[in-house]
Amino acid sequence: MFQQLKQYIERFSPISQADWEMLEPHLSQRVIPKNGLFSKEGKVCREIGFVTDGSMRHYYTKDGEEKTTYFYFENSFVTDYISCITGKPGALSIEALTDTRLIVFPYAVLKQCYEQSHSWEKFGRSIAEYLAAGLEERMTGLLLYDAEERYRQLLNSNKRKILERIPQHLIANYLGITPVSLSRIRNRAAKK
Amino acid sequence: MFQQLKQYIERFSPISQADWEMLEPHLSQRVIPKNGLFSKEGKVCREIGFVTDGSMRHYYTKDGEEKTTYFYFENSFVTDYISCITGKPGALSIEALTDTRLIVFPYAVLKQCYEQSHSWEKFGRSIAEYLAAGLEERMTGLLLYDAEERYRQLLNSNKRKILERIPQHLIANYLGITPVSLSRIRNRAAKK
DNA sequence: CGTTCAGTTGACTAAGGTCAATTCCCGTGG
DNA sequence: CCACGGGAATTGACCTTAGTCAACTGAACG
Repeated sequence: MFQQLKQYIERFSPISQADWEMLEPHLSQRVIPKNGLFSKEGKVCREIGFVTDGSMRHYYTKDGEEKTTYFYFENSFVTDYISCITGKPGALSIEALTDTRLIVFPYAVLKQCYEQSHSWEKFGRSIAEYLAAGLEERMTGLLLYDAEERYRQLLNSNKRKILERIPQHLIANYLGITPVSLSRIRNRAAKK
Repeated sequence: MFQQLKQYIERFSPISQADWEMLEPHLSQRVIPKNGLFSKEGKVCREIGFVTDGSMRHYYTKDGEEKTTYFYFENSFVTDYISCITGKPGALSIEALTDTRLIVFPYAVLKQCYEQSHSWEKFGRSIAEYLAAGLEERMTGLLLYDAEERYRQLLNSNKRKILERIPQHLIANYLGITPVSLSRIRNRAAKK
């Protein structure tokens, strides 16, 4: 039942049966309905989720405006990582965009796994490195390219599924622009 | 001689004497003169540096323009982390802003430490998490705040030493704006 | 059908960039 | 000690990009 998660974990670091048994008893399933929240700004996030079906977004709020920084689909972890590791209230919210099925476990359990098993620790390192690489890419995208270039990069990246599955106003938000601007960019791009 | 590095490492994870001895024989010292490079765009970065004295910056090049994303001072690691972990050519360059003294070791050695010791692996996880947290903060800064707000945040952050030790045109670059704009922002701020 | 919400389009605004002239600061050589 | 040269910072005039506001279209759904 939780094999999908185990397989995904093993893409980062192989996990023995004994290791797996440290985590498995603490896994549970959860369904978050469309527009429901997994994590909420101002609250400490104590759980890790693994999306088995559905989609979510991860956003900050500023002056009442939401700024989406990430989307999640099947086969990815979802959590307010910063809040988990610092234990402080999170600065972001995570919302289901469709009815979403998750496998969930407490971060505290993962932390124990880290302490008790070198393999789990290695997994932890790998996932943090993977995260850092993704953030670096996102950060440089914002710093180096303008809105139109960012849109074209999205078109040509392995993130195509964002374009296919996410409504345009959220894509605009993700690109750091307004829906109006994205519409114009698409318009200009189509004319060439 | 390398105690400064050991102490810094132990802020992330305690390291036994035996662990330390895995790394120590591979440490060396290096001085990079002002404007010299530690890592170069297009080349694989295979080393980790630890700044004991001096300052460096970390920048990308786009259309012949340099975009500075980080500064380094005493007591920090410096490397093209992404290039190290992926083994691919780096997208960024790292330059000494003043004559800079470093302790240097090969990433390959660190990788071996990770494999052989749970403590080192924990250090690796911690450092990656620390890095991810920093990148997240930087990314959200760019996405959520305009140039003036970013400048004020820098004023009120623990990164004050950037303002004290870095020339203004590089600070502007770091904030994602031109020196001209930064000058105007400072002018406006002073009038209030 | 009418309501609602996403997307498009037009007119105007604002933030920041570009270009160029000027001033300031500082090191070097006469 | 002073004069000069060069890079950093400032300032003014103008331009470009994206944001704002508002009207309109169109598809989805009760």
